[in-house]
Amino acid sequence: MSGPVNLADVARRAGVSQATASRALSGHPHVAGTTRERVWEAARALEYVVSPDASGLARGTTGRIAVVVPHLARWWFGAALEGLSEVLREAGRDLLLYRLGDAVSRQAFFDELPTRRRADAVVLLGFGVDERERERLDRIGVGIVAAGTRVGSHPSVSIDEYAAGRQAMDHLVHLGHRRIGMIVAADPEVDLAQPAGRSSAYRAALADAGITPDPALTVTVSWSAEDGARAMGELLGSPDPPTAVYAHSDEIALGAVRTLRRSGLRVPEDVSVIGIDDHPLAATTDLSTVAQPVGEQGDLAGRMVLAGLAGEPVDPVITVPTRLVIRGSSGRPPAPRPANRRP
Amino acid sequence: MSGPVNLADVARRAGVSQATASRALSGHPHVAGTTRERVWEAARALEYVVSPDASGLARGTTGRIAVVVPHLARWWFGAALEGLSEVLREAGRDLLLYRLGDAVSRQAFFDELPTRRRADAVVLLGFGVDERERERLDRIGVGIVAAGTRVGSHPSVSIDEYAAGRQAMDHLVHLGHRRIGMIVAADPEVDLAQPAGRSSAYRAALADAGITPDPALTVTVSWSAEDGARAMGELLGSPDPPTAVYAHSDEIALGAVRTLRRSGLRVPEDVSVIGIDDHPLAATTDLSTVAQPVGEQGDLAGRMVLAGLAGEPVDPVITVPTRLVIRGSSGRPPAPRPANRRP
DNA sequence: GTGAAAGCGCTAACAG
DNA sequence: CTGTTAGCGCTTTCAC
Repeated sequence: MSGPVNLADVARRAGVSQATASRALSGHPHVAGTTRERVWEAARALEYVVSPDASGLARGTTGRIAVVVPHLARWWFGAALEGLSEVLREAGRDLLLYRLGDAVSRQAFFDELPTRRRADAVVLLGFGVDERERERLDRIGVGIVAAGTRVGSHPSVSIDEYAAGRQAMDHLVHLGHRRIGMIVAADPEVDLAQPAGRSSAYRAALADAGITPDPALTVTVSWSAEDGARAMGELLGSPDPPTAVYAHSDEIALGAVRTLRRSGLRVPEDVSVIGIDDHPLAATTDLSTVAQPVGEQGDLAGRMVLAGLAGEPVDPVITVPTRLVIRGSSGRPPAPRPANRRP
Repeated sequence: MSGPVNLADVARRAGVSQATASRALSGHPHVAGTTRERVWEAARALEYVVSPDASGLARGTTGRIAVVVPHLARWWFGAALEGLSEVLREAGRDLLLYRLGDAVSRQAFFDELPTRRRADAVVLLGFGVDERERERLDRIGVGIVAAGTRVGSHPSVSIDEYAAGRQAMDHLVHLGHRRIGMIVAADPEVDLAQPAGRSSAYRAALADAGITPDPALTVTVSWSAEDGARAMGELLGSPDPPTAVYAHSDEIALGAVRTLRRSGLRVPEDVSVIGIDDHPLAATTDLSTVAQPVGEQGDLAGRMVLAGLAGEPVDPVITVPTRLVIRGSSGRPPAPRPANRRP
């Protein structure tokens, strides 16, 4: 019975004051070894567990980290969250998850900020913010770390989007492709400027290869495989379809592959496809891609907040490496078609 | 200056006592309309935000719901979490995420329970627990709801695993398959008894069709696509390989498809494959499957905790429907091979 | 309707 | 080293 047992109960049982009990349990320096022992024993016997709220109230911290994500069902987010949650758990911090899917919930969240009262710091996971939101973030008084995106001048971990894009594009170019399509992924109200690097890599790679970009070969859709399929349809419908396609994500690339197959085209014999991410199913479906360490980004973001909270210096910008993974979806372009004249 | 603004500040500015300010803001009945107005105005002007911790401490609740998951990177969990987080957000509850990946973290979590002090209720998402853990859960004093699994006699939402399995198996049987393999998914330290229904559906379907099960056609692996590929390899290595394979998940099914293709076998002409889930990439890869409403399970679980917290009656067991989705990976079995004798 | 006062459970000076 | 005394910021009887 009795309900939750409090510090007072422990103190009483150990025959010390509540203050001493508190000190003993939170491992303070100036406590006699034997006292400490007695207190711990009482706590154990009573199955005592501190109230983080009360403790936090008194101490002025919450012990919680807020994590903001725009999605949860997409692989990248789950994987990043997995890395992040692991370090936070080990550090004994609780993770408060905020999934802000639409403009309304974002508004509400950023307006109600002074998150101060809910968490000691916030991690933005693949969450691009606009001017207004950034300004709001800047003055909430708690540490901010971004992973997968840059957010103002706050510390962040991410890949080099441009470099990743170049790895993919250069691969296609080196294989000999000259007509290369790009499927841009963009989430209307979530990715503010996110894939800029991936897109500029496309243009730069083309320029470096002396290829004139054909606007008809770039199509922008949202991040789903379905949209990737649709985009490929458009590309195929253009007057002079590409022999290779560079997609901003593996999911999109897989959608593209499906459309190609349905259209009776072979991958990579007729059309090459490459994505970005190294989604687990990319290996399964033999998709060439540019791998990025996702869980590690979450992990690093976690370490950064912790460091910040501990008053340690924090690297302002960490860039994790990406790596070209050549699988079966990319190959040389088909022999040039016999052109439109009869022999 | 100033730092966080408190209720006291609001009260002062509105010219009322803190008690009245509190009542006005939390929408209590006995407050004069004009007073209420004045308080709200002050609060707005000061951008006041309550401290959930202080408020909770005083009121005896936390305003938080703990959500426990064994994984985050696998689609099912992200999707379920998405549904759950949405209702909780709308209800103004914070979501505390606990990702318990291994035995150690589980131990720690369940031992430290009296979650009482961290959350008002806990939702187990696809998280099977063992005896010891269940016993622990039963006496922590907060509401418990399970989604995707049953946990003791706590309220739960899930599909009918057996029925789902039968939909998949019956489909294969009806197509004429007699040698059907099964790839069982099991997570050593996470799925305690979870896929029992999916496995028994296999045996029952076979029995109903008068087919003698061949132990060589059942192989158990973990939930990854890679393992599905490996499992399919084993199946192919058996003396008399199956003409159809029933996998416990789409990810596993996709792994199996890959092995088949690499072995030069066509799907579904040579071997049919069916999974469970209706993973977004199942549609993309034209995989037949049994669809389950995942986000909805999270959503319902959320509503159940909220109802419980509100003291409303809660359905003890909700079963959401599954649906056979026939795509291109399943078809009739190949014509019987010419048998091992020469004409 | 509103204010005063007593905590919620814990921590942090400040004295001993 | 340990106990006493104040709160942390808010809610809630209990009177007026």
